[in-house]
Amino acid sequence: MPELPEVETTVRALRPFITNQTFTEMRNYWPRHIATPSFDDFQARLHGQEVESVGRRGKYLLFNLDSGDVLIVHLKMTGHLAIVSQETPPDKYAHTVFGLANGQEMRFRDTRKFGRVYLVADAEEIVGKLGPEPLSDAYTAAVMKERINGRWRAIKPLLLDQHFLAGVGNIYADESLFHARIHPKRPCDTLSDDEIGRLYTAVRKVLQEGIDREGATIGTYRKPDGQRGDMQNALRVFRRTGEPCYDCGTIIERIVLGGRSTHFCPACQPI
DNA sequence: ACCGGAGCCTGTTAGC
DNA sequence: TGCTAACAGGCTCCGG
Repeated sequence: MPELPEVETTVRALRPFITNQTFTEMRNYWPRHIATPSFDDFQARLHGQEVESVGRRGKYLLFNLDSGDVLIVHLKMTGHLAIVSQETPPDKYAHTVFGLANGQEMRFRDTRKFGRVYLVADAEEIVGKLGPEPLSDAYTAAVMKERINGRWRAIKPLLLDQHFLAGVGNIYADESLFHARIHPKRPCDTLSDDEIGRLYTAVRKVLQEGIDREGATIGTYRKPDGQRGDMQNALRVFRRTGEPCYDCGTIIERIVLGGRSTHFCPACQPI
């Protein structure tokens, strides 16, 4: 579910409620949620630590703690984080719960159980191999071009590769390629400089719009407060199979690429 | 380097 | 209405 805009929305919503709060006891009902260290070590080490700041790298949430440790959460497909009162009735899908000294708790709800939490001394242990942040000043069209250079595979699976670029998932990959007017199967080494420039602009535009609209609620994604995002109303091709293209009226098609559903307009995005 | 397939999980939706 | 199969926003591992 959550891609960069959904994770960023989650970070921004949690920030005022978690910053300067202190973790107390932690509960876990699904052991595989705990990636590292062991639950006993995790719980003992986290207890008493204060959150100094909250950030994001790719699709990972980073809670920077006063000891220098970092609590890292990946929401994967169905993860959801919320801060609620301890009095809030239990939730059968809140498999990991972080107690806070102010009487509230941060609940990691995750129906499909793919999510993971990490507690490390250096975030680089977990996020160190990610590609660049697409919205950072350092990420320019020249950087994208240089990182595409020498590859020949289809452009869409490359966009989904977190080592190539951090944070783009299935929704924003399809939307970016539509805006750039590039067919998802186009081999990287056939892209012109102009096309790479369009793709660069499209990726940043679509991700920024996703943040501005606080994420896309298509399936289960909700903001931490349970409200829907608004980006689903601005999607041009994603999950619009069989419907007319807003720009030219041609029917949107769906193919499977790299094992993922891929949506595009065959007229606007010719092969 | 790249591709396809399986696996991790459970809920929802499409189709008969 | 009821059952079944397909499908889901992520990612890793394996063999070819």
